[in-house]
Amino acid sequence: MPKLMKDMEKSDAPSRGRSGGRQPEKNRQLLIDATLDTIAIHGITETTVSRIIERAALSRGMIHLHFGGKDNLLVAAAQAFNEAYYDEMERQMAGQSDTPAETVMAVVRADLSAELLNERSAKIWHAFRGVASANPEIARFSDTRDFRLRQTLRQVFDRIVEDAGHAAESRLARDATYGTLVMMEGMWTDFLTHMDAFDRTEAERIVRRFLTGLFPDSF
Amino acid sequence: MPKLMKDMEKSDAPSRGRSGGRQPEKNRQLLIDATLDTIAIHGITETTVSRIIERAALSRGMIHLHFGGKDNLLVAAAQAFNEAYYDEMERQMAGQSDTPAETVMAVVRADLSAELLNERSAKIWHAFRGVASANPEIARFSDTRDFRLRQTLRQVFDRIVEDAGHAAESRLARDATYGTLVMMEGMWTDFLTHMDAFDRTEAERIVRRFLTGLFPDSF
DNA sequence: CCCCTAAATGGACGCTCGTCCATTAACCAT
DNA sequence: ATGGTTAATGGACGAGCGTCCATTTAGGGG
Repeated sequence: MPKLMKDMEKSDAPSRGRSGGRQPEKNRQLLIDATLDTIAIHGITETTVSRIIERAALSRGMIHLHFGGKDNLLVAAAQAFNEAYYDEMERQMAGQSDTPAETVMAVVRADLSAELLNERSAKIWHAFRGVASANPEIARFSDTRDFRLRQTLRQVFDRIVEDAGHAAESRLARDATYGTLVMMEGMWTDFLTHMDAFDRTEAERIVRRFLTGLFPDSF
Repeated sequence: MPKLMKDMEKSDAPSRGRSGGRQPEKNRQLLIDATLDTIAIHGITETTVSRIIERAALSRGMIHLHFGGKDNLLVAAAQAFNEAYYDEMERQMAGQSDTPAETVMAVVRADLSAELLNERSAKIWHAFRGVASANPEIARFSDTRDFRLRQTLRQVFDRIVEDAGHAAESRLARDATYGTLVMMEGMWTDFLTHMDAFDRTEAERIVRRFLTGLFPDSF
């Protein structure tokens, strides 16, 4: 049936060009995407093997072949989801080497941007959070995201505190980090429950107000 | 078998005193409690009819008898969970008629108190949040909690703004309400992922810092 | 061109899920 | 006591779950 397969990439790696053939790597990714889509659409409790393979348009045995079972697929999906978050975050942060204060706001703006915070991602994120308490493997990736963000912010706030010479307040950078993080986390939850009314500009303004209170000279 | 059933309360309502007899109301509550416990222990995806009735030590048919099915039981459990939140919140707020600013902090303190924010409640809360996007019935009760809290805070902040005469800033009360809410929501999430390191005093201090920034004269 | 390896298929399997109902037990009014 | 009403039981049931494997298909090396 596939006749004209001429304009396909003849790369060094053994990757086939068009569909129809055998492409394990692509199908692996297809399964992960289908899993995330299914979670976003039907919820995690209704995410079954049948629904996933139907959405991926693959055969039943593929999950066992590529992941060894449904549980591992869910973990792989959680990992992929978090990696996608970081890739996009870094993409938006690239080149943003302004003042420390502007770096913080860039992180906040990215976290609240439509690319990172949207209906699909918010639903998936909360679904994983909901099962994470009972599934250490999934919790690990949720925690990783949190940890990396925390490290990034803490580092920048330490610089802001240092530059401004707030020696008296040893907990200032810590509080700023924690406060910024919980605000972003809370806004993800708020987005989910008030999707229509959610306003990214407003959300950003409120985080800035918090930071202005802590660092009147910087924000 | 039951011989000495003398010291039982002969109340006006048709409620039996001790176990062994028929007490539909008590068994209804028993099922709800068992459901919440099971969610907290095994996670929502592993919360099955078998596990619930085993924990409640009741027979299989009870769920269908009292709730008409598992789905309705889950909704009833979500409702009961949120009512318990409010009952405890109001209990802690009773008599606290200090300044508006102290009322706000009392709400925050209650929300972060061990009675409301603990391992069990945080797990249950996030489990429900996770499935709420796919289950409107459950979402309704999650939203109700949010709405009532929002109303309460907004009202108090309006008074604070009015008293201080911040006429220029029309969005001040709105931002204070929103900021306080997202911080509390974010802290519930943080509690779940860093249960051992969580510090209620620190959490409260950070919210206060936010509010001090907005209302230097009140907080 | 054929063979070997690996990808992919899809149905069969055992199991557990939630529902439901025939039956029994407890209570109340008469 | 007795009969009527309702709570409560627990097993039977079909549906749907996730797993797994015998089989087919595709691609690359000899």
